Amino acid sequence: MTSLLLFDTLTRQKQDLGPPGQAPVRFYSCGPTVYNRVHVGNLRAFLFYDVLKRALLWLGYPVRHVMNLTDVDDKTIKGSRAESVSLRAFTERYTELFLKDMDALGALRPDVMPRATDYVPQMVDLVQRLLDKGVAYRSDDGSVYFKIGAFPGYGRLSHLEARTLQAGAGGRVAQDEYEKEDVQDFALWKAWSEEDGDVAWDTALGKGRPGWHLECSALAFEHLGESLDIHAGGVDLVFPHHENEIAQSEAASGKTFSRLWVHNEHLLVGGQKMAKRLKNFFTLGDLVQLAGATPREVRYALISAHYRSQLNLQVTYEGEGEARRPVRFDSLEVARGALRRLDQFRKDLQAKATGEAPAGGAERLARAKDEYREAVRDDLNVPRALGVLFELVTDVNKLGAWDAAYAREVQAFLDDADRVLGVLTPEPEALAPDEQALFERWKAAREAKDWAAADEARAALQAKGIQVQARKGSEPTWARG
RNA sequence: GGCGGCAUAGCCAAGUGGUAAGGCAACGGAUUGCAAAUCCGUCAUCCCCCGGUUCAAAUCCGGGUGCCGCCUCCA
Repeated sequence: MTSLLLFDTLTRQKQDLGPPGQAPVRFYSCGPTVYNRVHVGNLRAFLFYDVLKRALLWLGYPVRHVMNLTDVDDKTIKGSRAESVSLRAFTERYTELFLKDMDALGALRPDVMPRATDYVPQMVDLVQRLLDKGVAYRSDDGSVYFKIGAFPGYGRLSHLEARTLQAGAGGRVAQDEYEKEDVQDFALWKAWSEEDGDVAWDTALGKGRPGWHLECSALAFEHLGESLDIHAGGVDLVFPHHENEIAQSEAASGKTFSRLWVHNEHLLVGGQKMAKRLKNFFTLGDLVQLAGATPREVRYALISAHYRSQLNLQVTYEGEGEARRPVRFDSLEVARGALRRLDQFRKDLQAKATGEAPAGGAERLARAKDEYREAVRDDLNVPRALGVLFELVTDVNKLGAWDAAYAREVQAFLDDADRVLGVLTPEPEALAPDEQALFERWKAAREAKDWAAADEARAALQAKGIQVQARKGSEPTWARG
């Protein structure tokens, strides 16, 4: 079986995507609001999208992936005004930082990354369609709201009966809420107000800006059509964002908006929700600086738990209150150790290819391939998939030695498996000429049993952060770190 | 108050009816000129607690305890 099973939030069951066909899987994922550096919790979500997309491609599905960039909302407007720069300049800055992080983490770029503000006409058209159908209305101030009472299926995704929603339970009802006919109605179009400054579009709907929920529907329609195959996001978006997307999209098109809805759970840091107050709020840059982690280690840590489970990034702190600070990022050390084992195995594949074709080796590899595929196929069970790889590592190591052909086959499997995980391939590294010379000198000195010279060369390499290894039955190797 | 999720070894984390994957750490061994690294092995009679269903439950049901999330713009 090659078809992917995904847990669908709407039906609360694993659904079979069906076998790969000619038509691309229409995949939409909710992107960042570009008003700030994204934090590791955000990054977990984006890496989930990445692994999902990689799994689809690996299983043979053509994919068209669209991820939006929210570049107009309260936060971006507030941020740009505070700095007296244009909204575009402000959001462009954080867009670039976001892309830099994603590239560093090895995430494949989406096929299209539309900015909301580039699609105002399409959003206005969509609002117009909803007004024409009578499922939206204008308030006195010129804003347009979606009338959720006119959409019978409202609440199906989040499994909240519309009438049990407790108005204002979050204590965040805005002052202008009296403009709405029903507290649960949401804004499709927001009439310009003083706080918006010069952020406004003059449109057939009047002067104002689009509501947040609207952009995803409009962008999806524009780039993927009115029906999607997979729509992804974080669990916090189930309600109200995705509920509202469904309402406005389906009310407008009369079609099912998305076949499957997938949501990733949140990241916890030190067992708690991230919050600046708790000093457990980190960006990729923070982890690289504070923990000395490589982006690759961060990627491993963020994808190594199942996407539907809360992932606890374990951190050890010292001090209390204001003095509290992280002293050890346990999860990143785990990632480092695990990757070291995998990297070492790759080196050993070459170094120990001095024997003959191992008995049972082919069968063992074939089993790993089957198990790996099944783990990926079954709702992206990355923890299980990693387990399959580690089990293979142990078993192949037990063979002791093998021939070059077997080394190549195992290597090829790891390369193939990495098309999904994007984390197995070590960053390409090479020794600088002077380092290479030291390495050669160390090897030669060992050959000559000139231990003093060998120790000297080794110490020089270690001073440069290079560890050397000498083992019987295989070529000497080196590693950084 | 309403809705939902989760509780598995020191830590992280799979497993959802057939008798506990994997990683880190720890400990033992092998290897090594020494060392580091590496490799192998050991490491949960048991899966938050109490009842129940079943030939059989970490896995299903009921109750309890604890933690987390959502309830209008937070991945």
